Amino acid sequence: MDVSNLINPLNAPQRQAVTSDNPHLLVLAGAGSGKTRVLIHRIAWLMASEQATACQILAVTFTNKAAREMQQRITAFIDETQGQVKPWMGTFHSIAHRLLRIHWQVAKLPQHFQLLDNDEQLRCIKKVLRALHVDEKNEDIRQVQSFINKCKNEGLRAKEVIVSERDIRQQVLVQFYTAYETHCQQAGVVDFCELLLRAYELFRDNPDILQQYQSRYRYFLVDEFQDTNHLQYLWLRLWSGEEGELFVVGDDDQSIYSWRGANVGNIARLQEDYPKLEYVRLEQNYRSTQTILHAANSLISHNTQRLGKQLWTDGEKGSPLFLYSAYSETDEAEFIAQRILYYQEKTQGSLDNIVLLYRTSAQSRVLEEALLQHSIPYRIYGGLRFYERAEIKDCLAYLQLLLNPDSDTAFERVINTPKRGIGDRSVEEIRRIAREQQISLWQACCRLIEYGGLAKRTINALQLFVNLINSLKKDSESLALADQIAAIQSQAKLADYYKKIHKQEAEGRLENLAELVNAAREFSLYDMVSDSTISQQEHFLAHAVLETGGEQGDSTQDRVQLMTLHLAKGLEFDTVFLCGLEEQLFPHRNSIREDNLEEERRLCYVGITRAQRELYLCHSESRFVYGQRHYTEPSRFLAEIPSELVEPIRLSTAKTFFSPSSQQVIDVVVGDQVVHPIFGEGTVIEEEGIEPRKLVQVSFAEGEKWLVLATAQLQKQTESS
DNA sequence: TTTAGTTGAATAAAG
DNA sequence: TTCAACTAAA
Repeated sequence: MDVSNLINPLNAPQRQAVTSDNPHLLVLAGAGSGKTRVLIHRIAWLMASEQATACQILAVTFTNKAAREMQQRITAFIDETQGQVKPWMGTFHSIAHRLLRIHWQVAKLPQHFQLLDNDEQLRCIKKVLRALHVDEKNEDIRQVQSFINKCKNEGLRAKEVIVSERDIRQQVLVQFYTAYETHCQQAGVVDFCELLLRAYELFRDNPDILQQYQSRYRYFLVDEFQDTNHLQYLWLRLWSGEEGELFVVGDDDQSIYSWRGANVGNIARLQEDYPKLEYVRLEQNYRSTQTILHAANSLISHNTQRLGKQLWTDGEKGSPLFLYSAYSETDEAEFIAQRILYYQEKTQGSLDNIVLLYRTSAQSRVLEEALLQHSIPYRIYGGLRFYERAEIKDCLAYLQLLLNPDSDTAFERVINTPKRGIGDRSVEEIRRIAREQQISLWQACCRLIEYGGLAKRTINALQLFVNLINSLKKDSESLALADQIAAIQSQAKLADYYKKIHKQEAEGRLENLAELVNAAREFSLYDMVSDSTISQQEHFLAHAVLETGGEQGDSTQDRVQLMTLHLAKGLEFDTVFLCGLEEQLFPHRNSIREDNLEEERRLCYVGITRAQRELYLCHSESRFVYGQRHYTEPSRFLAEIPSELVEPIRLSTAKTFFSPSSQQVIDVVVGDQVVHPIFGEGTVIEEEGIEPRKLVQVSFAEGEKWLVLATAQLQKQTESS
């Protein structure tokens, strides 16, 4: 078997990783060092060298996107080696989901268990607390949710949580957890963490099943290993067992999700559990310039808790990093916008090579406004994702209810959506009956209609609702999935409803509803109803919960990208603007308080290493926070980047002279040097509490003809002087 | 039951 | 400041 095309494009450490014979291997892959490539080539190598067949390989990722990318890239190699069989590639959650669908009985789940997303989990907890007569106002439900998820991520059931006698609060939380567990079991619903925990227990408590999967899968590959939580680690270790081979790839310097349960300690744990673990470091970077890497290395070296890595490149030194010290966040945004305009004019380069990164999503607003003002097209990432939108969830809740009228989550969602005169009081009555008689809300609703007990008007409304569901159910039997969804939308009059509620947003919502029909059609096309254990409808609903993302539309347009630093992980851009590098903001005040600076620094490291060619570091001397202007200090991270790599752009000594009549800039004086504005007229910025000032672009005499933006205090000056 | 007005909280977000 | 959740009136 010729494996040269697998091996030749790799550098020495990559090659070592790909071809290693060691059954336990950890690849410490720096940013931009070709980590996905190593994973793909490893899989291809295992098959090409005939150590493994495709169906013995399991590759785990954290996002659907990463799983898809791997699937696509592996195809190129697989077609040459072995037919159509592909390794199993998926996220931890999708793999667990599939296992539970297959082994629902052993896992003690109803065959048609329903998945809960975050939001639904929260509602569910609320409901449980209400049943416990807990005063909702005094109870932080999010805290309860985070407690439950934290326990599950640690692999702990309620009865396994060790509570100290003195910690009353924890005892209460465990009580809630117990009640929530019971409720979910009765309702047949499964949240995200539960997927993993059940799948783990499935293996742990059923040696025969474990044995079956252990003998089938021998080669385990894990992407972004630094993001695994304790439970995922336990599961992996259990499944791979004595015989399985572990090939994990990760970067401790890019661990930025501890608040989500990720445990960098798993890397150290791996060493303990597998003493013969082999390490391979990928330190050659194929993305950034020397200067950018130098900055990144210096910054991250301030962390003490690391395994150690030094990125290098044989590429160019590149331009220095640019530092812009703004007066205010508006100034910062204006600078960025001006800079982008200039870039556009000079290079005709495409805008989607440019990204603006920030720590908190609230920062995007000001940036957006500046871009808007200068007619620079942009696109913001984050926020609500497709399947999380209210209109989509409403529509899917109808579908869920058709499939399983006893789904209380779905029932509660649509009973009065669109408004049909069934308010809180009536729903509360339905809940009461359901609770008393131990039946579902749907059944309780039907009983109420039969035996009365509410105002005639309400009963009528309930009857109409029941009729609607029944008629949809009857109609849908003969329809394809997409047509069922279309039928739901028209018969439930969802479009009219959204039009009425919010006139401005209606258009987008209607588009989304139409898009849902498309998505369903596409889904039917590709879904082979792989597991005959569930219907296509059910499969689609699970897909909607597990695949919350869905690519945002019209990616064809050339736009500047805006996103949080967290969202930028794994991406790369020609030009990066890091915004708001200020103490209290980045590092964020909460992280400073919680003494979590190392993770903030890693986040900064992630930001810096996104840049291929140019990196702008921006901070502002003041910022509006909660309606008040605060004066800010530059981020400590700025001081951790060697100053010789950084070129400050603001000219602190500059004075701008301009014509009071025409507002034209005449001259800018820097020290004793006069430079001339050559780009635009500049923009006067006036804000409360700050002297008005002007942004201008000027040509600099020294060295290369170098364009800078000067923000200087406005000076009154006559044209003649 | 619905709505308009008031109060209070505001890190990051995949599956 | 802004936005979501909540309270009080129509």
